[in-house]
Amino acid sequence: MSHSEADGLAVRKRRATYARIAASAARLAGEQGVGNTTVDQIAQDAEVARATFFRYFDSKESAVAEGVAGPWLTLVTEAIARQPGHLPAKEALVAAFTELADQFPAHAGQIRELAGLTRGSPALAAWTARAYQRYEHAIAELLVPRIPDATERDPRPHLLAALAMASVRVSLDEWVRHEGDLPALIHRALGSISIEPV
Amino acid sequence: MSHSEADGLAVRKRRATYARIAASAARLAGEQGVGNTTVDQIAQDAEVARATFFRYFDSKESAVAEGVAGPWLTLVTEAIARQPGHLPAKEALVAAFTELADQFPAHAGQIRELAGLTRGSPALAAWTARAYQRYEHAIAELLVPRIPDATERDPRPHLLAALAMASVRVSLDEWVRHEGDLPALIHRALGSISIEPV
DNA sequence: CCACAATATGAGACTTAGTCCAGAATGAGA
DNA sequence: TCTCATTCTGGACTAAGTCTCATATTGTGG
Repeated sequence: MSHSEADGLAVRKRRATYARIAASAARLAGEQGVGNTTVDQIAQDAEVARATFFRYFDSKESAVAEGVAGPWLTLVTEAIARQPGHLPAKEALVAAFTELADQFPAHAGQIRELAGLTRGSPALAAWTARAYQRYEHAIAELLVPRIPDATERDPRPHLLAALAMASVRVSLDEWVRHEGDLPALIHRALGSISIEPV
Repeated sequence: MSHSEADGLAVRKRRATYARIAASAARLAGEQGVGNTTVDQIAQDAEVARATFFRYFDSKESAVAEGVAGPWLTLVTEAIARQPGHLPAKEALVAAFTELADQFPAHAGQIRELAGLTRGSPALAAWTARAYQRYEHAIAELLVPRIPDATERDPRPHLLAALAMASVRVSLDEWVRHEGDLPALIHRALGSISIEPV
């Protein structure tokens, strides 16, 4: 990860542009809907050329998905990475989400918004699913050293990561539909998972 | 589900058209790559008008994803549905995949092909992820009656379904990269995580 | 501080995806 | 067979996504 500040100007600038485009995409799509927002609008809002937009994102929907889900999912992965190294995988996951519980309210709006947007745009739903898979992969890497007796090419880190993301998806879905306490929902989902020895 | 044959001509025709388009999309994309295949080609090959194509699928990639992954994932869900009703969820999953082991070889080519195609097309990867989520949802429905003490809005059916699909994804990935016995890989993945009662 | 190599951006042309609509065709039911 | 509801078609239209080349910006060795 290493977001250290001494990373060279080019790299920092690149990251900033990436974030700026994603943010513009998320904001405009939230205000007008995905279908009514054009790439030109997003590019103009982020102060880049149209061609530059496509250097950073594969599609309009990709940018929106990253802009809405990205910040939140980044918090999750960072929280996992932050857990003390001696915690085994599942405990690290639980601890990370517990730690994030207070930050939920701040993101609740955006999360709800994404649900609304994906309802109206299958393309956005697809790219959101893809975004989730990317974070799932990142989480899997973080979990590898936390599986004590991990053999070579053990599937369990990836499966745990997949179930962590599934817990988020399922709980989010339930929360959007019937309200309730989102952190508690996620906690319950996570709690029902357990790793078996090989 | 109900694929009974007495469904009315219109319904059967519609299903046939859907399958024909998906198959054409999969074949052409496999031969030429997704990027070099146009919707016009697919529509022409499937003998429908361009406008009709978009009545059946949201995007070119959606059709390809369904055409390549669909038949195989349909086998999976049907195998699960076919298990005797008294089997609890996890056992039903294991039994279904065991039952499918002999059919793997027949689909191995297509599965490998999809992996190659998604490598070269992020858009296809996104729509494939979405397709997996759809099947995951279908599987979750099938598992609900197989969870003995399921409470209202219990997350476990969905989590189990997510485990099933994640097992497939992860094992597929491993198999594409390092060969091995795919059914055995899936079996191991399924066995390495369990969903506990609340 | 300067020059040069490497890489990021900008601009605009071009192909093709995806939407929309009015009219033809087709199946369900009387 | 006739009518109604739905689905398919063909074509026009907007915008997504690709490509190329010129220009600007950053990192690096002198």
